[in-house]
Amino acid sequence: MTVRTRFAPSPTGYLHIGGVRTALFNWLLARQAGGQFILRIDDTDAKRNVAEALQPILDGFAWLGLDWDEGPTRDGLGSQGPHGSYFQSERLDQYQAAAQQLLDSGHAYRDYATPAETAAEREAAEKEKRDFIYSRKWMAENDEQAAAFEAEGRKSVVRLKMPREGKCEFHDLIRGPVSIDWAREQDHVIQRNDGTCLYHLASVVDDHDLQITHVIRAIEHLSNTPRQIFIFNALNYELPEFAHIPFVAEPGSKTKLSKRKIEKYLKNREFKQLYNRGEAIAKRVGIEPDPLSFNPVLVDFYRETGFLADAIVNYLLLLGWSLDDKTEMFSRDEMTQAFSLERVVKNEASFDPAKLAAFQGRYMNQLAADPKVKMCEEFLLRAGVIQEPILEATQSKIADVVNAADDRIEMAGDILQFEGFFVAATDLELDEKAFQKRLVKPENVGHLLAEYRKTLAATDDFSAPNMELVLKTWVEQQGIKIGDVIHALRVALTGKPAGFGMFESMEVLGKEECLERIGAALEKLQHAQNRVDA
RNA sequence: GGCCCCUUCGUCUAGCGGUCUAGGACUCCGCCCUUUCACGGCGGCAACACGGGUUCGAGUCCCGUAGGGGUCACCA
Repeated sequence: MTVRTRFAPSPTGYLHIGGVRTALFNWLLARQAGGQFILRIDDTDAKRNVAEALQPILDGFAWLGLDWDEGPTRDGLGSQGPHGSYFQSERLDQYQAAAQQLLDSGHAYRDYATPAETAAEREAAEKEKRDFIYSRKWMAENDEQAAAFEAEGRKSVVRLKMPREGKCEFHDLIRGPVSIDWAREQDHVIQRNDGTCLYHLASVVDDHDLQITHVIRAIEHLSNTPRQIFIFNALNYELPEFAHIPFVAEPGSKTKLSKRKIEKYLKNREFKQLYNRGEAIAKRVGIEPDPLSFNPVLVDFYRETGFLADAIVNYLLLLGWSLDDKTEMFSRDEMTQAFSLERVVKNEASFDPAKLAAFQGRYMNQLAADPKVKMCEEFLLRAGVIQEPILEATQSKIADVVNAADDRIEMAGDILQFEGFFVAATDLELDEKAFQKRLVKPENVGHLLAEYRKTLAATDDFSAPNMELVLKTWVEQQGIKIGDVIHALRVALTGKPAGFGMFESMEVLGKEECLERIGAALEKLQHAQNRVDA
């Protein structure tokens, strides 16, 4: 039997990092067994813009490389696969047929209670501190009863007629043997009066129709399992395997990670730090950094800031699963090989933004020069630092900067920290604090820079090694230390107090640009000093 | 509240009765490297929730307690 797993997102408009982790485990199990991974759209709640709300989710899966064998088409407008539609909203006929079958076999009944009446029973039970079990007072077991209720003007829903004694026992691939009292279960509604069907019914029917062999989902579904097993059995469907994985918890907590509590997470230092970095990049590339729709809980955040999909997947893999006490880096093939449900840890795992960033750093360092340059180029373009068509000179400068920046570019968007290399000398903004500290404050640095500039003007070889030689020689002649001038030089050339190697910076800039920038800085210094004198 | 689940450094985890004075990774803190910032190297802080058993021996098995969490819909 070929392994078939599924992930069933609701079209909500964004892809949650915890959901991706669940999807990843499903994907891994299917790929490992050479089976199929299926995407099914849980839109029983039928909202208008399903396609629109689905798109970001499909984009996320595609970007992460979690390819699906069957499910919606890439554009979210249709379905692809041998089982008809993969949208629950388009499978109502099947659900209704199943509901009818359940009714016919006595596993379900028409219930004519009004919502107010069931609510009243529920409240009464609560008041008496006993478990609520529906009285079935408005249950119609045959057509006569139904007709009588209808004569009163009542409307019906279809409820499951659940067992009220004994236990539902099943084996969970992660939790082991599970035993839950049937009496805990309610007579769940599976079909509304308007004919639409609810999740549990739809889910079971779909899992059967799609021949799902392993249902891997978050632990919060564990308590739903008995009623689903009841439906599987009542319909004579073969039971799939169940595996309930723990959920992803908030940073530094064991509460389920939620996309609604971003304000709270922002109080977490590491979460905040990651968010701030992303926000800075987002602003530059024209994304409105609304914490509700753009934050480290959502996959989009990572794509938009220049993360590598592999880094995220690798991090997520290790969130609740491990191979041993040392292996951390897994290629897709390696993780596909190594993954096993047996080694999924049973307790919930907190999302750790800092560790995710650390994985990103490692993956970025391993990335070949070409794709890295390509990624960075895109950010420069989107931020308007460079324009299309990209000149050959610009192209090679990007490569030079990326190469020199080395691991300082952790996410591709970090390239924007080096945008100063791409602007004209006159447009270069000098960091005010650094300017004060390195140029205004030190005695005589202006004079030194002016002198040094003369030396540079007489130099033609601007390669980094030569720049180093020239500066060192010059410094020696002046009888000063390199530190006496190099900081001012950095600010003058790059506008920033920190960055990659000074000599590499000079090489990237080239002679003309270096002279101009030093000149411009000197001029600015002059103004500043005049102001002080006056 | 009922029911169910979980519990090793701040975080992710290794550990499946003796090799545990508990190992790795991230974070944090030192030091080194160094023109800055990063990287890197070296080092450090830091955990078996508690109490009873079982056993020659318990982080590892059992039972309680505590804490945390999930779930109790005409949501998914």
